[in-house]
Amino acid sequence: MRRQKVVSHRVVSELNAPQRDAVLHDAGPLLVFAGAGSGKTRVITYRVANLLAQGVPPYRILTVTFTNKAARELKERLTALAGEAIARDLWVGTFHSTCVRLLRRYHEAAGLSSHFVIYDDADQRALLNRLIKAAGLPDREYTPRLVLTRIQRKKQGGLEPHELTPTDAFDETMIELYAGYQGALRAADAVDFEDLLVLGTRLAESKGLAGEELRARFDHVLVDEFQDTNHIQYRLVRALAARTQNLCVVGDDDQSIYSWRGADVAHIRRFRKDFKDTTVVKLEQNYRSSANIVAVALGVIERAAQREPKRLFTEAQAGDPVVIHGTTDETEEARLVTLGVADELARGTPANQIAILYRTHAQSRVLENALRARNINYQMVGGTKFFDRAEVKDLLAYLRLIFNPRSDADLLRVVNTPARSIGAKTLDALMQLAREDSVSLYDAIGSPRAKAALTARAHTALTGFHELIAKLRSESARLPPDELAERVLEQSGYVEALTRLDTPEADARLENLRETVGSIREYLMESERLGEEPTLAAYLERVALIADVDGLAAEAPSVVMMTVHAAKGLEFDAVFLTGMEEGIFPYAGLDGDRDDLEEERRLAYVALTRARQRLTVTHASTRMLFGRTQARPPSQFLTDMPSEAIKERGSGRAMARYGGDGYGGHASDNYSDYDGGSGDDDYGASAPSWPRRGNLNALRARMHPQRTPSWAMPSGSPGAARASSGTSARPSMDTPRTRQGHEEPEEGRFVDREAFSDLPEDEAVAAWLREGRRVSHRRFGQGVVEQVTPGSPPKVRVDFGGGYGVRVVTANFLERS
DNA sequence: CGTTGCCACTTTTTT
DNA sequence: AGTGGCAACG
Repeated sequence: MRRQKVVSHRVVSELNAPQRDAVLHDAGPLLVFAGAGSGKTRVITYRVANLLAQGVPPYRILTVTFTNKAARELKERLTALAGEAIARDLWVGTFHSTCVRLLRRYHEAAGLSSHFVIYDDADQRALLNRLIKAAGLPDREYTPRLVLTRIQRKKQGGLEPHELTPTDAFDETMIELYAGYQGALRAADAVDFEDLLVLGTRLAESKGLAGEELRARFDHVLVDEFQDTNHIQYRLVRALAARTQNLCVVGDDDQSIYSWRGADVAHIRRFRKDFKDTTVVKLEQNYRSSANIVAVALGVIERAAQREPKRLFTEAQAGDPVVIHGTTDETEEARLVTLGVADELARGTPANQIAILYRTHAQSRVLENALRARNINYQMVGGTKFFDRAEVKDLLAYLRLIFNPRSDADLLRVVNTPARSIGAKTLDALMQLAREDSVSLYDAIGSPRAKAALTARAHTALTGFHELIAKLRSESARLPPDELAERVLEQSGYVEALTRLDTPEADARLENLRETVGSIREYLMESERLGEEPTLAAYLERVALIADVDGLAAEAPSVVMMTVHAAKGLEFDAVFLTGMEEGIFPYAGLDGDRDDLEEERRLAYVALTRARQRLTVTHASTRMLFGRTQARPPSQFLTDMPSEAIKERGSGRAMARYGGDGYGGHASDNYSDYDGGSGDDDYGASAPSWPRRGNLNALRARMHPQRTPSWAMPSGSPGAARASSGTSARPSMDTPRTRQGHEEPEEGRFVDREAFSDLPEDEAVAAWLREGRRVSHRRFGQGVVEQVTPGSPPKVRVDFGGGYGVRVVTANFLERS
């Protein structure tokens, strides 16, 4: 009853019934299905507050979130609820930051020194590159990217090299590379992102003292965005909650969008089986979006193949219809979005409540240009990160090397930056020496054998560098991090080299370096505010684990641009979702994987549910990407949106592009605006060429033939005739149905000849691609054609043998061989 | 050894 | 279109 005293008034007045159940749930496993906008964060905060009120000590409650930003917000809200003194002792963080914290504490048990550093993606690839080269492997086949992905997959599954059994020669080599990679990391006293989880989990599962302590450490474990946990993360929380079984997981299988990072929806789906007596709560009322937006999002997600049964609903007003706007090309799309943004600003929507979303970063540039042309302040999340700039990474590499001289990757990065006459030959000799003596490169320079193994010139140059680092190291103990950074820039000659260049680029780099030092200062001030001791170690850690989304709130209010992935967990008054075309969203990679489309659908659902009041969805008939212009049909997801909730618009030219050019009086309008909300069944018979509602109706007809009368797809329409004349790749009678049971789009209708202008003559493709034909693929190598499925472009099933096996690939990636 | 210029590859999404 | 890697030249 004690808890009632503390939280009752809030609980009664601010929570609905299921929310209350989740907040007040006593002990034991709890699974909360939290639909988009259903008050998930509120439930988590109140639940933690309630636990505190019941007398659970704050340091015995662990909450794991998906981003640092989410962690920070949670902590802020908890501070408001429970007070600073209590909230500061709570464990709130991402999987990665939580693991770092545990590993710093138990580093010995994990086999690390207290000075381990975290390697980022670029460091990892550089390291693998060296390993691949050293092993003399063909780097066409073993690209760092590919090898790294494979290794990460294994790590995400919690599998170490010795636990793996090779299936073939390729796999064997892969495992050797994995082992070599791990060896190199440990030798450098470095970890990668996955290591943090693997080592943390191993610690938590271990029989040793550290394991015992860890498993006894927390009374309650809460996990946010549980649908996006991978195997190793799942094992971690399971171990940490093993003693009490007080594990509360919150998530939404409909919003699972990180399978490419090893996340597995199965964890949330089978949670009830893994944990006996799980209490299940479903939050199904959406408080975020207008009814039209909810309807549109539901239209898309309800076509998903597998879902936990649930029914998201809202009591909100219908609100404005969701606007779907077709444009001719990406430039027009950008202009349109910019106009829309300007309208929003004019009606008083705060800039940071307006978001422009896209599927891939590549789409952002055009949008940026358009915004800049109109003088609209924007802020982009992701893309080229500040901390990815070469000069910034150089400075950080210096700092990491000073902190941990065994970090070979960092030494290699800066040993000749700025130029110190230390070339490839010298480094080869040094690496050989280090290998022979099993020491780090840094130590190899200082070893007595170095003088004999190197030319005098090389030795002098290397010794000079060694002394530089040694000196900075000795100073690092008494200098605060920001001053140390300035010292580095000065004494390494970095600033001098840039200053001497005296080019605009060099100036920009100097400015970036100043900004980096500034970021260190910011960190110092923040530490001071929190009463923590600022250290170089903590700063480096923070930089390594920070995501771009995390910086959002800090900036001055401006329009936000980001990928849909980055937008997860955020919400905005007005959202512009761009690039809704087949191939872009859903994104179509090299191989059309079976689960990919499902995940794209969920991703679309995430995108749509970010909007509170107004949602505009745009698509372009043609788009310049990869330096080439391609024509694409509108996204199939558009056809899943209920027509009552949307309003279609589009420029005449845009319509003509994919809707056929027989568009009557509207064809010449600049922005024809026609009602999409009613009477859609009346036009067909009288429409001379194309259904009046053109676009989506026609598209729907193709996607869901069973739902639309046949008149909606006039086979003899001018549009179809004109387009199909440009290509010979007509679908055959036995065109296979897709898994969703949709009809394979007949490319001739949507895509005019420009679509193929950059493909190797489509007719030719269709002609020479036959069963049994030998072909080659840039990535998969040689193979034999097994089956050709017509389409735009045609899909071809090819047996690549050996490492890649049978795969379905797009015709234009194939060459005759 | 360092610099310049060309070519190939890039691009899905990120802690 | 932009960047990084590599080869040829100074």
